[in-house]
Amino acid sequence: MKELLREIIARTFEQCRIEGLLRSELPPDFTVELPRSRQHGDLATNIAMVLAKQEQRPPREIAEMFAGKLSQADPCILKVEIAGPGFINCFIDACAWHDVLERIEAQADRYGSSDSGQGRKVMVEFVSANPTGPLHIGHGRGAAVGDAFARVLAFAGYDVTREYYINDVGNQMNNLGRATRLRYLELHGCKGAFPEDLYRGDYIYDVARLVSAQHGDRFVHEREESCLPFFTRFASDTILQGIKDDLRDFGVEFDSWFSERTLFERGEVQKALDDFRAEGLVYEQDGALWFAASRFGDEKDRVVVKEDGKTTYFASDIAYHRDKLRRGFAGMIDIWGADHHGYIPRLRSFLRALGVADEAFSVILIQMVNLLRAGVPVAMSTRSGEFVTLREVMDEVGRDAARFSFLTRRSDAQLDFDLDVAKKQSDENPVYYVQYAHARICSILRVAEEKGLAAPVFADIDAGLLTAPEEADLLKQLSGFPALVSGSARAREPHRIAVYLMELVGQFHSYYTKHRVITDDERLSRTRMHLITCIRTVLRNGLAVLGVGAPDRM
RNA sequence: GCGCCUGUAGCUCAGUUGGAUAGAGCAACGGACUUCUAAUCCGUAGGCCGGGGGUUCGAAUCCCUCCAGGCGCGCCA
Repeated sequence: MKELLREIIARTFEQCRIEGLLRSELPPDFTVELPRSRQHGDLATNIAMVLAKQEQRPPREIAEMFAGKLSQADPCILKVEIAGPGFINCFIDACAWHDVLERIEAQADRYGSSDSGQGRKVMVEFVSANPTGPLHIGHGRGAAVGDAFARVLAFAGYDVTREYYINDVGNQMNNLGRATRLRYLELHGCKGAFPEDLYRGDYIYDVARLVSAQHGDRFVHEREESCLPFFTRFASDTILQGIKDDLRDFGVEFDSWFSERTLFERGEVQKALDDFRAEGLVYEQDGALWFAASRFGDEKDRVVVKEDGKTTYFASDIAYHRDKLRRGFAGMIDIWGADHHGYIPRLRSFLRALGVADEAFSVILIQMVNLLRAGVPVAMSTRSGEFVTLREVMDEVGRDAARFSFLTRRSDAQLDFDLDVAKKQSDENPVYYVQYAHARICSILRVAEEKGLAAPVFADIDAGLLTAPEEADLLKQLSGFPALVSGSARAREPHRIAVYLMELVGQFHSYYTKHRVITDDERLSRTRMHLITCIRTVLRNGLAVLGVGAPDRM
């Protein structure tokens, strides 16, 4: 409907130009929106105010003239009013909104999808936590946002691949191996000093016990140098498997798991550096090899090969993102913890050096999660092993509640996550507010079926019976869903879906208490049943995009 | 010192990419279940949108500046 009015306005505009009433071009930035207040009509446009400057006339004067033309432009425009500084408020024939019911019925679980992504191939890379320990609550937030965002993109017509980048080489890996070996020796009665900088979490004992169970004491007398690769590999494989299990149970699926180690095995890191050398993008200084990042917007140049001959993390990331490009991704969206934000200019500088457009690469930063219990902060420290894992949060508050809490907030704002609040099955918890509406609709339809009222189809209903203002509002809200999804994709803000759903169910619950769906009037009943069925479809689609369940009863 | 993020009701947060009288939920108070699920609804109260300048028809939103909190600023990952 919005789009339709835009077209009518554009048409009217041309008419005015032909008649010499307007001189300027059609401004591209005029808007058509749903006003907050019903007094302001069904749709409003600001075109007169936008035009005021170009035309050098007062906005209200333009509005008077334009509104007169607009009111004649299309039969579905019943009335046009001018208000405030120059808004043109349009009152639209109610039947103009009815076809949304037909569209929802026809598209069903595809309603809300669009081709605004035009099949562009994009990668969402997220979580990508080092396999040195279990996922914690912060990773959970990144997982929920990344997963939901990937679904939003897919729904909005992008060709999406979700990938987890595994940092399985480097110093941290060595530390993991050493820690595991020491715990293993400890289990076999050889307790030695345990360095401060190694991983102290209890999960290391779990890994060590697994080594013992599978290999007995065969490593007890072996020197560290010879068995360290084994311990490192064993521990990271075991922990990665745990991460995969956690993510699966959290409802997060990946299309691929990309190992940093394979970049080295295939010589990709070396190849990238050789190419840079050939193009004069790197130089040697102080015994190290530097990438000329400052030539591409970073604040200084960056080391890619250290004095000791080892490559840096940045070098791997260069090879990794080159690989993404080679795989044909027109869009790369990386989801990082906000503490890595300083790294963005570095990566962007390298992409610019390759001639990649800035729009092709973007980062969604996930801010910190402050974990609370009954309002009191819970101490978190990865190294000491004192942290609350994602698994524990899932077990305690439930998957849906946890995901929804993460997805109702913008990801670039810090988040207080109170375990006691999140676990309450009450009105303090918005996830149940939304799910309850879905269950309630299912319940109504069950009762209707018991009374012999079959599920209605659009052809059999009389949408003209939907005369209540609450019904008109619901139809408008439902019709805005596809634009919301594509807007959410474009703005990279998956939380908009959750906010929208809360608004929708607020309207529904309110409607429910004021109007009965099942009445003595069978035609009316069928019509309202169709309306709530459509609401249910949108709830299902919206919740599916968020990866949150839609229970039939609660 | 420099950079990024945040600052909106007592608390947790939205605010449709500059629009009309700034909205929800919780907490507080008062109401609504013989009728499709009360995990719900209706009402009351609660605000110099951190402060100050600017841009314009119009600013919570954009620019500058200051204040407060968080996070970064490695030949760590």
